[in-house]
Amino acid sequence: VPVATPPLLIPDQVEDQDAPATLAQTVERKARSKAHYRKPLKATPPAPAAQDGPEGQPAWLLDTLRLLDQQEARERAELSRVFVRQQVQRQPLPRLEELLALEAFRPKRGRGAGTAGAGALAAGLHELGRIGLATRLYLYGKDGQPPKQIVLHLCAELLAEALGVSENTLRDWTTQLQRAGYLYACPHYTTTTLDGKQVTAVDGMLYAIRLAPDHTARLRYQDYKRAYRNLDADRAAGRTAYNAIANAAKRAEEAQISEGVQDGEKNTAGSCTPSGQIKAELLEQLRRWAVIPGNITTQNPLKADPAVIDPDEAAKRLGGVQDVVHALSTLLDVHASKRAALIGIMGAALARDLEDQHSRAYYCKIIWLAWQAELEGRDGLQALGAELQHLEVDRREWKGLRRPAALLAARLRAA
DNA sequence: AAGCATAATCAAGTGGAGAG
DNA sequence: CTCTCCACTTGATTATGCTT
Repeated sequence: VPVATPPLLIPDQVEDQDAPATLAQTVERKARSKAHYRKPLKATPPAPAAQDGPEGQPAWLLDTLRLLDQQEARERAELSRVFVRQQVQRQPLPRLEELLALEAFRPKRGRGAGTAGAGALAAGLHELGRIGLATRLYLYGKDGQPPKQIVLHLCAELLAEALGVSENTLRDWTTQLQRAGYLYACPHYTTTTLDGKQVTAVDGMLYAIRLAPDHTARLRYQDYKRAYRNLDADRAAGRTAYNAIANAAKRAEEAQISEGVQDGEKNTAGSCTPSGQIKAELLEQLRRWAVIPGNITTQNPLKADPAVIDPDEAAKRLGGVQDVVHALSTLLDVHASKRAALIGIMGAALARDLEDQHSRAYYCKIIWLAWQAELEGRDGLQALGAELQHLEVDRREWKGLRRPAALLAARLRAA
């Protein structure tokens, strides 16, 4: 739902004018200019060989120029719908301690005595909320104030596993925090049309999480109303909490076995217990979910998949923006001789997923620049990953985002 | 130190709702 | 009957305070 906020920042020719003309850029510009000219020429009458009048400007040329102008105007109008909020100083979020008296939730006795108790849930949700907010910057006010709360669609089962407690305990903690007004949780239902039948099913839990002190978290109708995920598609692709947990458990067990072989007998002071491994992996899955509900991987989200390092395999694996974000870090591991190929594949995957085939070279360049930045010690890959993630959220939440490349370029420049 | 009450948590079971 | 989300209940299990 695009908010109609006026402070727009639309650089005129977003992707074309950059400072130094690198090789990749000139290649890209050539490709671009070709694509640009093909259309108007087609529309022009078959070009009566240039016998211009004394004024110098033949009629067909005028027509062409007019068409070009029109096209540019159209493009610009389209682009102006895609707005980038002007860069304002964003106020930092309050820390968790300022939002909630954590000590009150620390169990005094019983099995969980001395642990954080419900505070652990608060901490987890706080972190997920920060991540969710980082990819939804439009939630900030004009003055850079953060919103009073953020609503996340999550999976209670995953959350419980990631925290290392049972679902019962999670529910208990949730009601505790809800009484304190720190959060408000409710199941979210989705209606899917299958064979023309309207079907209601639960597709996750909604959590409204406090971000401003003394604010009572609430869910509103609009929060329930939104569609967060496509349950059928997720199920078909195996993106279910059930699978995520099963996979995590399986991987942890395998890791345990291989480690046991290495270490031999002394398993007493294992640095990463299998349960810790599972928790870490599921927390990572939840981070992905917080950004895009239901978007969990069947692969291990913590480790770069070695298969991706091989360009041939990568071409098969990289399906969309999310996969590319995930695979960006593998650029660090891949052998120099294969790096260019991998970047090409990543750029192609982005162009394909964003339905923006013209900009393939542009995406490649972006990734290459990010890699260069990384080499120079700046966090280029991470920044690019964040922006891509951000773009992916916008793509899902706003309809009619026609020029993802332009938006990405504007944002990368602003960053 | 032993004993009991209490609090926090877990494990397991029930149920719902729709699909396959 | 199983899968995939969830809610709710009941009886253990465990760790801690407060007695005696």
